[in-house]
Amino acid sequence: MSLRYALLAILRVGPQSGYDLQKQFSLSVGHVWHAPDSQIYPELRKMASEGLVEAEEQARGERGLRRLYHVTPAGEQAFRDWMNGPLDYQRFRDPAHLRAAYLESAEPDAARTFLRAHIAHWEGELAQFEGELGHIDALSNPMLVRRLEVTPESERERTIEYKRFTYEGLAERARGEIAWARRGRALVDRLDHPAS
Amino acid sequence: MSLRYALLAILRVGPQSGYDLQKQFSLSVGHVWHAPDSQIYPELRKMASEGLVEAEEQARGERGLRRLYHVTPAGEQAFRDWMNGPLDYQRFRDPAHLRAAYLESAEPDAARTFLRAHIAHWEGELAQFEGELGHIDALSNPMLVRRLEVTPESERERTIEYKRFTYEGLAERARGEIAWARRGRALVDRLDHPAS
DNA sequence: CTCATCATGTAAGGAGTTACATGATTGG
DNA sequence: CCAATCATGTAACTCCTTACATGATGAG
Repeated sequence: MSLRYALLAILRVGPQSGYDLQKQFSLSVGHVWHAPDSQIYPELRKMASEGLVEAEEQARGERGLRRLYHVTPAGEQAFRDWMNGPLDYQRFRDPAHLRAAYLESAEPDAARTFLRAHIAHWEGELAQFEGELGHIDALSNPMLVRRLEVTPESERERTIEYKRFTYEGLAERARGEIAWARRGRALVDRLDHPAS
Repeated sequence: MSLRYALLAILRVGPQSGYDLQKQFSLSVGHVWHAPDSQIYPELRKMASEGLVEAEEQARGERGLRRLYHVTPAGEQAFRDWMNGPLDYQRFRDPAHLRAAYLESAEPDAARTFLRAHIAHWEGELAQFEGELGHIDALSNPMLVRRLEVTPESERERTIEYKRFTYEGLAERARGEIAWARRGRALVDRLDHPAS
């Protein structure tokens, strides 16, 4: 149920089309929430039918059509309600830790490959998070700049600080995963070549 | 697609019924993979139809029925293939970090409540993970003891070490979430009562 | 005889994935 | 005129959640 709030969060900056939103999801917001186009278009229509957003239909050339979505007051309220309400935590479901728990059943080389891939995956994520932190500090993230433009001066510091806070949390999680997997590799080596 | 491998991981220790499995999922394995009964029973039937497990039907009293599931050689192979193959990482989707990224839109008190709940949630998880680590060290986890009984001596150390490794990783993730949310609380306080 | 536990499921729906499908516009 | 990008979707399917539904056994 968070998809619609992610959409509202982006649309609050200014009206956008499904296509625009889709691109945002593969960039900035995609770091905290990912959604493919096939999920975005139907959700926007559903939100429109519930009055959270309104579509402004624009002609593109002769036959083309573009739907610009605006947040309605009801949508703004729904977003604030979500922000101010409790968050439900899903149950734990993590393939990497599931596999780690039974790693004695894997070939040592497969265990190493798994941990190497885990490190590579989280190093890639970490690089993205750190890059994003750089963009926040340099005010060079276009989305953040647009957001600050529509934000009253008194809230700008908060906006920036919470972005930083979020990405620092993500970066630390990534560093934790990397450190864990590195210790795992050392463990595999120790158990595969028992010290004489 | 990991549910079946979680089921196979437990069944490899010894045959069990859907009911037994369901209880394991709410205890030990549930820490790395959760599944409700309504998902377990159908999945077991599907796995049986694919030859990964075999149901041994047992009478319970006069009319009662109990299906004890065994892992077949094909199931054992499927489990090993999964253990030795690549893991696919899902895209990032985290309601807590999504909310954190837009926390300037929440009331300061709601932000505090959110972070307090985040801390409480992860403190609960941490307590469970640390409890599990204690059970691993004391060899007082019944599931682990059963697993060690069917494990050749040469693999027992590995079995224990990888369990430790898994739960240490989970505990550290929980500690990271707690530390992050604590910093968030300090940030909310600083931004809500700006230092004069 | 009653209650906790054992035991097995179905149904409806939401959320997410992957693949498919189409066409318009703009810049080179 | 051709390719990149803009633009909008549908369909089929898997996975997961929540709620519903039923009944047997064993211990006290």
